[in-house]
Amino acid sequence: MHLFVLSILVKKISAYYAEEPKYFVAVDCVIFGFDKGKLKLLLVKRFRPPEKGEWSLMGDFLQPTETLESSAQRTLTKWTGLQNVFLEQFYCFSNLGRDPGERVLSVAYYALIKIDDTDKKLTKSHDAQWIEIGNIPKLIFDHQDMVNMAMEVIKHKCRFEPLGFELLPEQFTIPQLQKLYEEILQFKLDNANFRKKILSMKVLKKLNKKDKSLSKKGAYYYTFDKDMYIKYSESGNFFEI
Amino acid sequence: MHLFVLSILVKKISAYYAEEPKYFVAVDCVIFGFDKGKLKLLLVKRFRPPEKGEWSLMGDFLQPTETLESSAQRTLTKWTGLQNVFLEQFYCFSNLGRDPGERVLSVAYYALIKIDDTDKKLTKSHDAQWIEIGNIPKLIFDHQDMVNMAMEVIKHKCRFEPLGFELLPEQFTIPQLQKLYEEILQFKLDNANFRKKILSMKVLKKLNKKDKSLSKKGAYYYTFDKDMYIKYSESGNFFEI
DNA sequence: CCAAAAGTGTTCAGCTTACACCCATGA
DNA sequence: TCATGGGTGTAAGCTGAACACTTTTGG
Repeated sequence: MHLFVLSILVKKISAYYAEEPKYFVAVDCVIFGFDKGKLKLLLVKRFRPPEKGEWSLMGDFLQPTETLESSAQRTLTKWTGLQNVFLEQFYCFSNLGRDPGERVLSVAYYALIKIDDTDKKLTKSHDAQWIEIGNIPKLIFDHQDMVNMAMEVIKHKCRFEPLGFELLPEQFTIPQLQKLYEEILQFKLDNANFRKKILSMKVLKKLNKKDKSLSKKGAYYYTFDKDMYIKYSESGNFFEI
Repeated sequence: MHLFVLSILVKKISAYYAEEPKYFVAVDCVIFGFDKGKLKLLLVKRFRPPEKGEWSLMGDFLQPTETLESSAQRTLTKWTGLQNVFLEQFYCFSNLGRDPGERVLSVAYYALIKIDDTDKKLTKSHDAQWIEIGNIPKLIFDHQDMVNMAMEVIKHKCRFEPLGFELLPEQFTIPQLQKLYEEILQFKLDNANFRKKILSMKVLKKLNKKDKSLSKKGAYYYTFDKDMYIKYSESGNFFEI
């Protein structure tokens, strides 16, 4: 009899919200990369029903020991082999019919990846593929909405925060950087003015090395210097393109 | 025997994710108002354990028939009587210990309210209170983080989208509007230049009526004209303060 | 030598910033 | 009449957009 009373008490203490409903929670990742002058997404064929075999973002269900952030990071590492990737939550999707299987909430993250650094074997063995932003196939559920929203977010953010460098190799040229911005923003920039603008912030370090793959003259390599950027923003300036 | 087989099939179809974990999901609202020249938050004393009686944001558990958006709207209506309020999701909080009771994810929204329009009796009867932004008491769980993040979001957004007007009465004066921006941005603006800037966008309609409560000369009332704003932004311009 | 990409220089309109100054009126 | 907040005017300087021009080099 005493044991019975105890068990009630324990339940009372540990289950504050017993009468409230619970939900499946997924974490989906919109993974951006930049390669051969094109902005791309890493997509995969879904491996389980419903809609098995259709194109999809990467994701998984949130596990009890994870935060959303760590869940997203786990997914990213699983598909690209990368750790400590630029990753940012942007929206939680909750429409009632969004997953035709059961009710699932999905918290969406976008990731910015240096494609060169990814583990190509890993990506390939999982049946994942980098696909140009202008060429996205039909996606499952509301994944196209997620892609659209992520695009809007980076379109805005890349103008005020140094996001672009997350998508380029350590060493890059100014014309390359400009092309990246043009891909994200979806319009041409004046190269004289772009160059002046980015150099005026003094956050790039020029290297004594040229990339001759795209022109005979060759373009100098630069690196993004985080310390210079911190100095720049701490003296009250804002990154802006 | 046939019934048994059927029941297995039904389970198989309707329970795609049976083995996955489920979570409580809360929706919390950071409710902003502007009154007597001060930016304020609507806060409440928590009515259930854990931390019963402590200051808290408004929120509730997501119900099965709701989206996150409609849940936030339900909470808002419950505490203010208002419908169709400006409401925007900004982050989903998922730290493991965030609610000491049980694991709960919380999706946070911020709302911008015209305090004058709220149902004061409703607010009062629920033990809710408008508290100046500089005077926030200790809040439960990670609610202070939510407030901080919401502040950052509106600090940024109010400069590029006409959010401010959601916090003011239909009719307001330029000095009033300026004070609001100063409260949000946390620094003084030059009033000559502020006035020129806001009027140059031609999104305000001047009324033949003055507010004499703050000065002897009186300041003209204006209204924010949505049609003029749409025209303005459709001709390729951006709202900016 | 030419084409084509990389990189520099110059102009000008328009906007921001800072601040001086006028206006209206209740006490 | 004067203190106070509302509101206007303007000059200096900076910035962004446009574009002409120079440099480099492989074919």
